[in-house]
Amino acid sequence: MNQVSFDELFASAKTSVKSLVKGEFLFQKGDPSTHLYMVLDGCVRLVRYSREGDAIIMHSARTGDSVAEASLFSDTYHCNAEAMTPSTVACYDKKSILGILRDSPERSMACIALYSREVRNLRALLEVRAIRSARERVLLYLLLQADPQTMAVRVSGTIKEMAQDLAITHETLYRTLANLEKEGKIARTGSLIKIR
Amino acid sequence: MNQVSFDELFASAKTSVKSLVKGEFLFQKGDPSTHLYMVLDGCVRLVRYSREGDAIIMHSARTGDSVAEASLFSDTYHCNAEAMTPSTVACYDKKSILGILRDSPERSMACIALYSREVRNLRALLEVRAIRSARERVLLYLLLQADPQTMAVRVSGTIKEMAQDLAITHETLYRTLANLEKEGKIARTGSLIKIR
DNA sequence: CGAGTCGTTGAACGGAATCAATCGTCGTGG
DNA sequence: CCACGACGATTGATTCCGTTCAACGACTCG
Repeated sequence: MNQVSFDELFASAKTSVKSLVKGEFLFQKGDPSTHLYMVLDGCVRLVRYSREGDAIIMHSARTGDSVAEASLFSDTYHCNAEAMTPSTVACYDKKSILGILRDSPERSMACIALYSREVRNLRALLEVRAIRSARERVLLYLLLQADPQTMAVRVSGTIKEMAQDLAITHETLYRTLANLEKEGKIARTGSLIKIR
Repeated sequence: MNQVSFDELFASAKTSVKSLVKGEFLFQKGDPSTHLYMVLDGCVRLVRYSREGDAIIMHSARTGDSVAEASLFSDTYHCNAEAMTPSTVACYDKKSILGILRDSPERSMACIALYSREVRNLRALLEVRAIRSARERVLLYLLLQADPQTMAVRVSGTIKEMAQDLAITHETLYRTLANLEKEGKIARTGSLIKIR
């Protein structure tokens, strides 16, 4: 089971890399859907609006997240994609991707495997966010991320981003990590967290 | 874009329907993975255990949720599946599904579309759970579920199950719905909720 | 050098969880 | 048929803990 990445799978469909300033739209609702995207850096938020104008946030895509796969099966985008911070995204031509999937059963299967992994990760993250206690939430998150061999987690990005993943404030995360370390449950050395 | 369901897509792979009593295991870690499942009723929880014995809940699958798709690409199951309540599940033969995907590009594509929808739903639910305020969380949930035409949501299952989806206690959900109704934001008639 | 951000800690507040109680409904078995 | 138990729906009172606001040092970058 070789873990193919989205980028490897669709490398031949990649057309360009785009930089976005804060607040810039990658696409807007109703635009013809020509590309899929992958966030290389920053944060792009997918937002719909209710008739009363309430923002309905569909997804906050951060580094490594793919964006707008749903547009593969739709002629137009169904929401707005706005850069929350200065961001860079890789662009993949939709037609090329569809062609790849049509012509190559192996890549189709790899794509399904990719999605299946994504679904598993999302469900796990969903369980994390179902836990109210910050302590237990952080512990489950770390256990999920940890390499089974070493029981260590390398924190990618900042602690603030990790707090966003966990859907708690960064202050609470600092405190919680400090407590866990005091208890001896974890050991921190830089961006590496070891669980015992 | 016809919305094919998992059940329609893989109808020919369905082998049986199984009933589980509370606490019964559908499969356990290490078992050879022979089937995928879909929860028809009840609740099946996927759990892994850390070396210290802490439960790591991967997914609480309820009515309509598919289970163990990841096993498509693995010879054994990687977690335990335990019925939390008396449950019934539909069983789909893994080899048949793989055959279907190999031989039929259309169905592969439909499967990818299915996953893509699932991913979108999960991400949306993830955003819901990132909201701290019960009021706003319930509102976003309702907006997401609502039929865009009628702005109405039919609550499937009990309010308690809805509370689980929202990851708030059922007491808070009752109170929140009552408040929203008092404010005129929503109107409830039986299991139907209309948004103002 | 100053602006901006991350990491970290303190104090106070607010709101969701928790515990508890009541009512209604549904199914079950004697 | 009715008593009984189980569970969902609902509301009240109290507790708890995560958020919020605030402050500070360290660091990077222009």
